[in-house]
Amino acid sequence: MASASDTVSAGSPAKGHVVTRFAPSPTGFLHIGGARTALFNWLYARHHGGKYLLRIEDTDRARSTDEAIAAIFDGLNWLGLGGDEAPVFQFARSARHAEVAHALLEAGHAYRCYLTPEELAQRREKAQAERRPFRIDSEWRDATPDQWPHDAPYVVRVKAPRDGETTIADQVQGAITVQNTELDDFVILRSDGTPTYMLAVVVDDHDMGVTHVIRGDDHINNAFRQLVVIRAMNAIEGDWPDPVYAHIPLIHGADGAKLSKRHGALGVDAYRDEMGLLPEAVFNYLLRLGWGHGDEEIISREQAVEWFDIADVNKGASRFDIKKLLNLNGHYLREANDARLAGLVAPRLAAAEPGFSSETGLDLLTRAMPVLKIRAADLNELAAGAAFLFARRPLAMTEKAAALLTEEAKALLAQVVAALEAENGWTTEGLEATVKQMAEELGTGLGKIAQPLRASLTGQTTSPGIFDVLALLGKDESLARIRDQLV
RNA sequence: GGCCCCUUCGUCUAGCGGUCAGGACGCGGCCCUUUCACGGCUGAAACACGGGUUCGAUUCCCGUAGGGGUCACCA
Repeated sequence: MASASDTVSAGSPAKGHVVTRFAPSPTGFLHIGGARTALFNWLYARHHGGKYLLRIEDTDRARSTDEAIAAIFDGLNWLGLGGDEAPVFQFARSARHAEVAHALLEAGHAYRCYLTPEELAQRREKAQAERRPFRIDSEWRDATPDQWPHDAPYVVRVKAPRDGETTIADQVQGAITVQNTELDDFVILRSDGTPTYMLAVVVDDHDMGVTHVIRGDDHINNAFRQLVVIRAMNAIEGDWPDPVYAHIPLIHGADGAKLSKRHGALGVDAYRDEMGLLPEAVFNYLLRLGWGHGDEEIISREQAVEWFDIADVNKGASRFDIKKLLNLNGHYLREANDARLAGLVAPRLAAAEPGFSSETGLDLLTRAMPVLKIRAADLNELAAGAAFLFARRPLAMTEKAAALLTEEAKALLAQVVAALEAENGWTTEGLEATVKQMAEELGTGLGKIAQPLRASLTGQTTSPGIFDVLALLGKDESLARIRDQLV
């Protein structure tokens, strides 16, 4: 809603203002590289007290899907990177894009090109055969209206400069210069009248008041082409300033190859659902990929906003290291609120352990969380580690656990049962005192008792501290589980 | 292939002319310990190569090698 005092138009942001945008095309899930681009845009805007916008580049009608759009928003929201305003859908603005194309046409900065795709393909092949670089050089560039074949379809191409050079002062890469002869007259309006991406981006960025374009460095070459349109429009109506560019390096897979959908790139939903990661861990990991601040490793959102500067982003591509991500996740898991973790683990546990139900098990799960979470790096491990709490008697023993329950061990356990039956408080501390005293009386090491006890109580050889296990399980369940193994 | 870009331990990075080249993940050892973890301490591990500039280069410049990106009526 516009107020009377709102004198600054969308197209002319106040000097010093920062408006960034993340503009994914909804042809698939939000992958890790896109998430990082969104993160850097978000961070830059926050750091400068600016605005961070979202735009869905859905002009490719054949490949854009509603599922992808939903997945992208879902992923962004999970990471806390939703836009500051309602997202812009590019396709809905095609009339405005065409309007700009026509303005360019009228001003002579663009022209109707009647070259057919077949003709273009032929020329391209010929150039390749002669091993010389192919550049579109349309004879229609300077044609006059009387030369136009009236009924033939045409595309609209911008007139790129043919001499000189263009330099962009990239905030990440530094100065990048390209000879204008490298640019060719690219299409801005297809023969069916629809705008191309190259036109749409420029028009939308302008109309949305975007001041800083932060995107993957696979767009570097596009910047020079987009500048052609921007400068032409600026010449026509003014107030079309060059945006500040920052092209951030791509993320590669562990093997150094480009991360693509068919090569290791997963949707952020996979990091959440399949790998069981926490958003704050992914946020922190992505932040440290290509950017650093001294020796800092664990960085909160607030701290990141304060420290982040796009100029500090590295130029080279970095490899995705799942081990480090997992380590970070373990850290955040240990810091996370127990009830929250219980809620996240519950669905996984329900799927794997029939004895668990969210209605009755959440309380126990939450109480167990402090001793559970220091032993897990992700939610899957957390669920696996919690399973014994809800396992139904008689417990299934793993091979190693069964091996611990020798006749000798069972004899010891029988005495333990007797001592535990007399236990009143049933607290971790009380149980520890009781069992340790017993070990001393029996003249045996605590390990001799603890391991068989662990096996009988959990069915496994590893678990949280045995006194915690006893306390968590409660007296009746604990004694029942031990007795199960004594028959 | 043309054009553009990149290059510090295995990986992520700090460094911004003079440092024992620092931290983190991973790996090894030790400590803690009832298991597994967590935690603490500790060890091995890098300036791609070759020329310059400079009293002095990881740092600045130029090559070489290697890597990446991009060359659509896709975005």
